[in-house]
Amino acid sequence: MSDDDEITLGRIETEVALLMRFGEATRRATGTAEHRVLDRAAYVILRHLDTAGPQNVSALAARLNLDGSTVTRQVSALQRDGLIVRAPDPTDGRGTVISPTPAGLQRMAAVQNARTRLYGDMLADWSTEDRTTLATLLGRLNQALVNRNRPR
Amino acid sequence: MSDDDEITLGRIETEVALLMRFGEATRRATGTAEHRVLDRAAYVILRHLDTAGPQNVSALAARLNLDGSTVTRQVSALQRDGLIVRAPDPTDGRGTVISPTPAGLQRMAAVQNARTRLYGDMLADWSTEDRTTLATLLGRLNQALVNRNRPR
DNA sequence: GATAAGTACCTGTACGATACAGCTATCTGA
DNA sequence: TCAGATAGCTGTATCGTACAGGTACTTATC
Repeated sequence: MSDDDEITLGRIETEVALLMRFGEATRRATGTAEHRVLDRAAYVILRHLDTAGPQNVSALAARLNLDGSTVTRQVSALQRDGLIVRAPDPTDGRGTVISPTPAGLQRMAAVQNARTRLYGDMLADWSTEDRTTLATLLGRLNQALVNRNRPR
Repeated sequence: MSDDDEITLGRIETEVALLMRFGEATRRATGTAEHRVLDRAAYVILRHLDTAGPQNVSALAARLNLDGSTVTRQVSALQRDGLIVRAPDPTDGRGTVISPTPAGLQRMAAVQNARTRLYGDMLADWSTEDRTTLATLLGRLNQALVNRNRPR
């Protein structure tokens, strides 16, 4: 590996670490404040239910890299708030199928819109190409992460 | 905002959310495992001390977007492990200057190298241009985040 | 220079997110 | 049919964090 490559990798490492820290802080600030609409895992659970359809706890846990017990508790909280419903899995007596409620989807969409607007504000002076490139490269980075965690 | 822009922003939002989740999981997995070398905040504290020089708790807290009490505890843990030293601030009797020890810098560098290598593995099939572009765009994204949080 | 207001740090306490271990109910393959 | 696997839940522990309050020190005002 050349020195230049080393430097670039170091920059990526730094920027990702920074991004994680900012994201944490932002989530904390906006989550604790006026909204308290959706905590971190609740949002990703609802998103995943929306895009990938109703599914059981184990599938969610595997997809989100979380322990089953964690998802159980998150789902219980979501159910308490009326954002998801549990139904017995008709094909497997052990399973429980989690589906989002209209209220849950609406709540998720509201958070999603707020975040999208936030990015729109922050990236207001970016060119269309730069935005597209960022989205693409982040997608590839995530894919690389997935491949590393689940090499097949 | 055009529909295309909206879609791109949505993609960015999605990818950042994914990245945060993967990063969490990765940190958890590598942190709990063989190493237990440095938890999240300890690593960023040591990094910051390395790049920005010795400084007091308040400065660290402000820079890391953390509560002062949180940094106090992190610093105490780092001191217990011999990775930093506390010294009275000669210019302010209330203050305490935190400096990394050689052991602390070494530990930090080891983690940093491991992470950099990890990125090198993951991005092995990326072109040099793509890597550089990712580093640059992530840097600009973080800058945009900073500007939003601390508008001046 | 006395005193009020501000600041730096620490400690007590609480909470949220998570993991692991163990439990019960159910399923599946030999 | 039954032994082992799996799905989900609950108990418990840990970690990172915030907020509130205390103490020691500093700075500004008169």
